[in-house]
Amino acid sequence: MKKLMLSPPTLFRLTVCYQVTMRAGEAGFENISSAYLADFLKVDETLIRKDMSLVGIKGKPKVGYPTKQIISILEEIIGISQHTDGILIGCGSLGSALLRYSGFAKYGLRIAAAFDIDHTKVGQRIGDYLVLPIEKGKSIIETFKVQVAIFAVPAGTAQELADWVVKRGIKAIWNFAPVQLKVPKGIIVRNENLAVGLAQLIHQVHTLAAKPKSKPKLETRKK
Amino acid sequence: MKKLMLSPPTLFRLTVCYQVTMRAGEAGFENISSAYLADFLKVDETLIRKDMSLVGIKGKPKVGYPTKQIISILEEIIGISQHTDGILIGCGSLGSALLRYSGFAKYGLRIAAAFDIDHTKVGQRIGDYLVLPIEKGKSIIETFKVQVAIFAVPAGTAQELADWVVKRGIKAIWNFAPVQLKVPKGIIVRNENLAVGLAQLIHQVHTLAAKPKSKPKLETRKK
DNA sequence: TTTTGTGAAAATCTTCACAGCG
DNA sequence: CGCTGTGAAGATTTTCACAAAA
Repeated sequence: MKKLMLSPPTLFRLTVCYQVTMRAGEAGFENISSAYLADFLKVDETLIRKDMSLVGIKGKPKVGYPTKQIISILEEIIGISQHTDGILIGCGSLGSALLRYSGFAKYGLRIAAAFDIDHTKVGQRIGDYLVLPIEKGKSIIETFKVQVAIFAVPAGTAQELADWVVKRGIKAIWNFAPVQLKVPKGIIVRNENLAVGLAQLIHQVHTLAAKPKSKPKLETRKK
Repeated sequence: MKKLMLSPPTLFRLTVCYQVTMRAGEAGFENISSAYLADFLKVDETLIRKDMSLVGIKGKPKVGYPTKQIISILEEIIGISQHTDGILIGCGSLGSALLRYSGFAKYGLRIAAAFDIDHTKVGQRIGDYLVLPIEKGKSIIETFKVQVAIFAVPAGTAQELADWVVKRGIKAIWNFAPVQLKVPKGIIVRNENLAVGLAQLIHQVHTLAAKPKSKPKLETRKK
């Protein structure tokens, strides 16, 4: 088993490549070129080749990279081929939407249980899950050796909850609350902060509107 | 009015700083230090100071940066102080959750209307919105001069829909469908791709589990 | 002749070191 | 001191240029 250290940009591109390749594979493509992948990511083709060579995906000149190889190697690299257990906390509208999202299973994430503090929500059925009271969290985390907690809670409760789950042995938090969480070293947090994403989008819209004339980097032509 | 070109990393940090500062402001803080902000982002303090100086936020030694100034300048820079009109397309569980999300207004984004193709959903009320048939989209985009379209549609329909809205004059797409969209030059797309986010999280969990011994960059001590 | 593979150069981003000010 | 401000150095990431293979 290889132990590669991939830089964050490379890891990001590879995960996108995986997704794009999956779709292309379903559409019947047997090979994919670096140019095709690069176009989705708006990066130079060379960069894709570097990424591929880094993880040991071998292409053939004039043909491209075999779809199957991209998929199998990236599944191994990303860690999709192993199962990961998670819980979801917060069954409001966003939490419910996430529970109904079938994509988790594709990435090896199995939701062991869904929780809420609100006792009026407890006992409800959402998608395939029964909402449990948060008090049951501790034993479930321990029983299932749950590594990942998904937070779909209000901003005000997220940090407190983070401290709580970390104390109970959670290794990673996928945070959808619009706050930047702080956790001890060694704990992984991925802040899927919609507010920050929105702010960046708004900024781009306004700067585009302000100066529609400019092509700062348009020398990416054939020659 | 200044016209600054901010690099993507800087813009990202500033949007996070804005959010963190808003919360700190509500909690009563009048000044914030670069160290405090840096801790949330896990970056060096110096970098925050560079970002601040870049956009003209002036701090005072021994005191920090005035909360109010951070907020007002960043609102201007990000573009929150102006209104932006948007529409949301796709009123499934994720779309519904987004419609109920009150945070859009905080960033100046006003949802003009919500759409769906599914005629059984049309006419339903979700949050403050009435779901309209997608056919009405064209006239609404033109009437309201809508610049932003939020996609909460299945993977299979997203690209086709993107072509459609672009043709009708949309300038930016905030895409929640798990596909990487391709659009003409000049159109802004922000792929809020949960599947990619999940893949990256899974990868981190597995690499952490594999080698819990390592501190590649721990020289960030005081001295 | 198209597309991969890769070392060297360029660009970008981050940290260091230290000056300055309250 | 404690914290901001900034030029220079360092690290990382991307692009260029071109060799090689089918």
